[in-house]
Amino acid sequence: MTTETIADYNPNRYERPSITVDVVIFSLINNQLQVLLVKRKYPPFADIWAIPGGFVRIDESLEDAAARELAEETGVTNVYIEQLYTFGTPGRDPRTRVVTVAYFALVPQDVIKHRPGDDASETGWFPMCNLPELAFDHDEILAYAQTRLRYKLEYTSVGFQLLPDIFTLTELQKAYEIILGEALDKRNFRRKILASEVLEETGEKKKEGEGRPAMLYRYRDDAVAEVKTRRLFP
Amino acid sequence: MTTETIADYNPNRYERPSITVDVVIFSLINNQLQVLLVKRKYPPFADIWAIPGGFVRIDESLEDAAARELAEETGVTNVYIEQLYTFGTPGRDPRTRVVTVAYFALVPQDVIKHRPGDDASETGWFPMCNLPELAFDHDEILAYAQTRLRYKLEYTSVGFQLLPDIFTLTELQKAYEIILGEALDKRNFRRKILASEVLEETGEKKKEGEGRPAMLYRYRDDAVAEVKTRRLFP
DNA sequence: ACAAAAGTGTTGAGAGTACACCCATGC
DNA sequence: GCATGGGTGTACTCTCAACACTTTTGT
Repeated sequence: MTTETIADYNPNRYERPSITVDVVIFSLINNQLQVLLVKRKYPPFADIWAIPGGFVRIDESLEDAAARELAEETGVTNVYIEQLYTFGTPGRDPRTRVVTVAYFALVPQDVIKHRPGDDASETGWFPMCNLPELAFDHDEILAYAQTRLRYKLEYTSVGFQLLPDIFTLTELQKAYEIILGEALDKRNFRRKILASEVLEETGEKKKEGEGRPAMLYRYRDDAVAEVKTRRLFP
Repeated sequence: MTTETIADYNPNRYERPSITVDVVIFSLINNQLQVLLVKRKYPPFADIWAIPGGFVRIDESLEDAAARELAEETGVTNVYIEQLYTFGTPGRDPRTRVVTVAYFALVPQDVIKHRPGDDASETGWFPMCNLPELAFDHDEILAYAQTRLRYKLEYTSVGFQLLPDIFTLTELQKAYEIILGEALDKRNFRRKILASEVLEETGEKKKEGEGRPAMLYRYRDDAVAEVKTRRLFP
């Protein structure tokens, strides 16, 4: 800044945008990657579906705000959540300047609670392949979140976060296939996932269902989520 | 939100944090990865070095604000810049709640302009391996930026962004070695980078310096920045 | 015994890694 | 002619990808 003055350093000199967090909540339901949306009650975009989110409280960290929104919508805490991107184009909210810090969360279907106060029409799960019209720039945020999720699945082991604590290898492979949108070879998948040593056997076997019972696995607490792939420049 | 009202939707209901952008500006200078810092003139952290940044204007996009800060400090436009992460822990600025959207930029040394209005003590380049004391949580932001830069170098070809328009393969290899912090094999590096087809020969040769003149290359405009590496799950 | 899902090995191809010498130029 | 940096090829290893049959259980 060539003509810098103390006024440039004063936060109160500038009109402040509002800050929100939006949380893209993914789960695997009915063999589809689905996202939780809420129907807005008030303008703008009244009766239009939107990504759950809200304003950041003045003394609350961004992560806490995201976790709070997630808990309000799903009753779930302690699941995988990470910052996605910050969207702040002027005009994305017609009322005023709003900058939103988007997060994405992976929630196993079995821990989702239906909140007692909810009436059913307020929130809903939607398959990513069949989304309704969305408020604001939320279509862009969802597209970005899906790209990031697919990408992360390729070099980390976050896929587990969408499954119950214990699961079979076939269930895990299904989850990967759903998110990546392509079929995987069973033998190669098993060899690779077991070689990465992020799983441990429970010793139990799944009893329900037809056919031969499958070994149940759990994700190892001490496993490193980042699985090193080959680098472009070694 | 179980007890959602229209008030929850009103942006003016909540006290608003300030929003800044901070731009981590990297360049290769004297065979080191260096970062541009500015010395603060006013409290808090007066006379302490900080990442260049400033408040986001109310009608300016985040990207524009970041590009503006970059241009103000370096006189440079049209270089590589990407959003890094948003830092918003309460108390990171002692005056008031400030959320900062951090960007990082890669600037070739040869395009950096010394701005006429600057007195030399105001801004300075610092090697990442020898940083001064930093204001706010800027040490954390720099560490995160370096991690991201190294990581990106492994699966994209952003390394070119730190070099002049035309360069020799040895210069490019040096750049990668500096950032990754390890020596690379000359033959393997050349084979790999040429195989990725992101370069084209200029036909010219570098004349200055001792030894055999080196072929000069440029980055292909039509090259895809993302170089696919092998995936964890195919 | 048969239906259904689980589980298991091998081979060929391609990429990665390690490694040492000749080439073009300036002085 | 020698010092300096530029440029090149090959052999081994490892990972990836493709592919089909046997095993265990319930009915």
